[in-house]
Amino acid sequence: MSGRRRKAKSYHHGDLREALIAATDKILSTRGVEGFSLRDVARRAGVSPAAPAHHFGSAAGLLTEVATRAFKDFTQALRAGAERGGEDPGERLRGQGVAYVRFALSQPGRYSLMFRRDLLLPDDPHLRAASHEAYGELEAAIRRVLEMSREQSLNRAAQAAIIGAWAIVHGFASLALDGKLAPFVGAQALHGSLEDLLPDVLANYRPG
Amino acid sequence: MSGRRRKAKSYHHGDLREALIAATDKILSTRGVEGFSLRDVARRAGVSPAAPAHHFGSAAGLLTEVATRAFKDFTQALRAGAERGGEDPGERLRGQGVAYVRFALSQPGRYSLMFRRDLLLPDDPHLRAASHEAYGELEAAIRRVLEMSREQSLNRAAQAAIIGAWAIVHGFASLALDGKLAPFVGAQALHGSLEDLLPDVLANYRPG
DNA sequence: TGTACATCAGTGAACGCGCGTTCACTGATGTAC
DNA sequence: TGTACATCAGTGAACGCGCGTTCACTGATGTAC
Repeated sequence: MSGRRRKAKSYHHGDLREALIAATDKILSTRGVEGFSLRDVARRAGVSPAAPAHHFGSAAGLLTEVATRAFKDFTQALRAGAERGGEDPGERLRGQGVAYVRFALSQPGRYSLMFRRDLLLPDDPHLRAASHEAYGELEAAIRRVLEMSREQSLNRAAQAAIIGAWAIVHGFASLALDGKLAPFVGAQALHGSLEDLLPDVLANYRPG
Repeated sequence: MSGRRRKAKSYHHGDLREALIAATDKILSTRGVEGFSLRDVARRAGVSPAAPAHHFGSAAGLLTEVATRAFKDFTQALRAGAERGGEDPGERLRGQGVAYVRFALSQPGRYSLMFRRDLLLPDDPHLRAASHEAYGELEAAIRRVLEMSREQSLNRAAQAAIIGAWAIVHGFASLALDGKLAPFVGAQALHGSLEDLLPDVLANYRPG
């Protein structure tokens, strides 16, 4: 059944859909979001510039699929980061924060794409679901810190706590990626020492 | 003397240099950074597409001048924000933070440009000086909180405090501008209610 | 006060660029009988 | 088992787009004598 599908290898291409996604990820990791072009993706997949439209409709369609997968990986990373914090709510939050920044700094192209509404189909249901799930991890970590159950609706303090936690990790990652924190790392390897400093930064954020 | 200069009105243009800067600011405020093009700026100034090169060398040159001015305004805004906090170091820091976010949300195009290394001449000495001065305001506010004199070199805790303060306001502004905080403001006017929440967010950041 | 000349701001046409998408098509595969 | 046909993935040429920059130039102004 699905074995049939997999066996197929070069009628026309084999699995162009996945090849296009892989090529896009490759571009994102080597040249960043700005380096992406649909024609380049097609070129790398060894296919004509019109071929991608067949699978994704448009460039935005392809990027939306790539961003959706990135969000899923991101969610996993956040979850694992929180788990590393054990039972203590504060430790879980900080563990998640470290995972957040690590993801952004190690995969800047994919991370940036996740925030580029203008390049995506922002109403795509899969994309929305995947991004909402990532947000859910953040909210859950804050709920633990504030000792709120999943049922309680978010009061003002909880909203502020969530936004602040998100802001500090997103801000840290963005500043680092934009090279604004370079003065702090002197001649040393950039991400290494920045990541060393991160726990100290997060320790200053204490909601509640 | 300089009256001579100002009297001049239409030899060729009068003051094309300023007209180009004004046109760029206009584009930034209405269409954002992505909406900028050198040809469009020339069009708005009523001048041929080759004219700007005469004054700024290149598109990056023009944007660098615009960004430099934006940094100067930004520095003033941060200073005024801190002053609003009076004598209390914590209040000064929060006042500065509010000013930071207000600047970003009210002038998103200029604010975004300030972070677009790829569009600027990052080694331009005026740009560097202006951006360094803005950073200086932030550092000074943190020094007060930590009771450090201007002479003391920054230890690890101080570096973390600075980076965290910067990250939380930059992150807040970026998330807001990317529309990521929309769920929190429901049907209400976006920036109004977001800015209301900001002090609560900043209150959770307590360095030292 | 008049003239010759240098300066310099702005012209406008042309350059080459790569882009996303469209279109009518081809040709290999899968399927019904 | 063989044939006719439908499906559908991929082709490749062409579309129009606006961009930043270049180039040889023009024509108004400022300046020296």
